[in-house]
Amino acid sequence: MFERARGTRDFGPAEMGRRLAFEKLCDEVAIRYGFQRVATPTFERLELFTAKSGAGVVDQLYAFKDRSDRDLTLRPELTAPVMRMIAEQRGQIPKPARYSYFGSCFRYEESKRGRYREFWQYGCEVIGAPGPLTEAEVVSFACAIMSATGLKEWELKIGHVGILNDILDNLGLEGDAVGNAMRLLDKGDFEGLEASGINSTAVGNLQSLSQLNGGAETLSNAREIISSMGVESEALDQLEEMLASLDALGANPPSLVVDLTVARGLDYYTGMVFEIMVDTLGGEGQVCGGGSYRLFHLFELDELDPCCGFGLGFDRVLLALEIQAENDGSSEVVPGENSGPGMLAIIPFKVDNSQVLPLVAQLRSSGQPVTLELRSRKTGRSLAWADALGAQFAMVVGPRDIESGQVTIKRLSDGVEAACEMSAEAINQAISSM
RNA sequence: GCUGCGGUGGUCUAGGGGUUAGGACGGUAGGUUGUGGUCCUGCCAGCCCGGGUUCAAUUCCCGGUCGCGGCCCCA
Repeated sequence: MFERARGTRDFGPAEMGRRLAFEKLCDEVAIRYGFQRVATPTFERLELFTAKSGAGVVDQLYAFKDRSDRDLTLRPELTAPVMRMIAEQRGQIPKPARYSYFGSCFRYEESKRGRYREFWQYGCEVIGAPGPLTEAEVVSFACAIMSATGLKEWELKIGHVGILNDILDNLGLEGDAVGNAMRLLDKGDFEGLEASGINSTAVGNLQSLSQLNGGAETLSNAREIISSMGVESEALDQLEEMLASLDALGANPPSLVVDLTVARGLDYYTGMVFEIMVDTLGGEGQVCGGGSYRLFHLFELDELDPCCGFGLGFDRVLLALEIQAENDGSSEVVPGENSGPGMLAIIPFKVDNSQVLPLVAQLRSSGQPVTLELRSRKTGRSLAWADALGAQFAMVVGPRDIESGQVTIKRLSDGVEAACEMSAEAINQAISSM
């Protein structure tokens, strides 16, 4: 037999319904935040990603050559493709632009819970308007999605690479040493920091910064620590402004932690950075991450840097919601996944199909979802089939019904029946009053 | 990259060196023909792969593979 490729998944009707509901929910929030959905190809030139992340990434890509020997790869992420798209459009796009996107990404690595070789990201980028207000809009958008999912326990962590840079600068670090120190800080490896040659007083201060553990109110403490190190940081003012805007925009995370040692381990972040964590997911608890970054220099469009965006781990948020629904004993994982008009199963019984098809067509064009029994079998079996499918209503149409012009609608969940005239309007009305 | 646990029909499982490998769910057909998810009957369908030990392996051993966790990593 053939099996799925490693690290990939199939989605049956129930799971797919849930995924569609979540995607729709994300899009509804995006629209409220003024984001416009875009899409880029599933595969790209390999150089796009090696330029962004270095030659080393090739090991983790599904890379291949086409017949003209061009190097291509399935996309491992969506930020670089969106940047590429904007770069190709050059002056055609009104700025600032707010783009959102959703799509599958591919990484060749070991799959585990919450981590697959094919996975989906929902995300956004704001191009052409750097600054605290943009950052607040982006983070607020991410929070709004999280709130809309109904997930109760998650934590927003906010840091600022600019502040870290100011501190590390002041310590005399340059070049690779800065990136190295950021990585160690991101991991909370203070021993490693000291081993890398940073004096112990400074490491102690950095450690205090990492332990502030609180919201915007911790910034004054941070300011004290930072000025005791003799650092003037304009970035700190910007972070303060960003947090104030975030609050004013109504972002209301269940938990907010300002942690100036969050560096996201990436070279291209330059300003505010943030992560959203969900404890119940264990080791793969980060469901969203982003911040302000510089990538347009790769396309010789430095004037558009920095941009601000995030990527949200669609699969992981769903996983977290599934865990929550299970714990709560709730049958609804994603809000609205079961909403909309219920499916009506129409079961022709000993009548020619031509006698029911016009009715089926009328019901469908009126907006009523209709599935048609395509086999002929005992009505009992057909009803069981309709119920197993997830249809909410069933209607048997036989010679008797055609004769009288009356049909019986049955609600499958409890067997309650309603009789009505055999017309689309009457049936719709009967269903909505049941 | 390291590491722990596991693999019996589509799903959940019983079993165990020699069995017609048992059950449940499911799917399908029927129970004399228009209202189900109860019941009865028939049918469908299984020991992850390769090597080893043995007269004999689904069962024991080794390797692989797949799945589930943990660490490392994570654009």
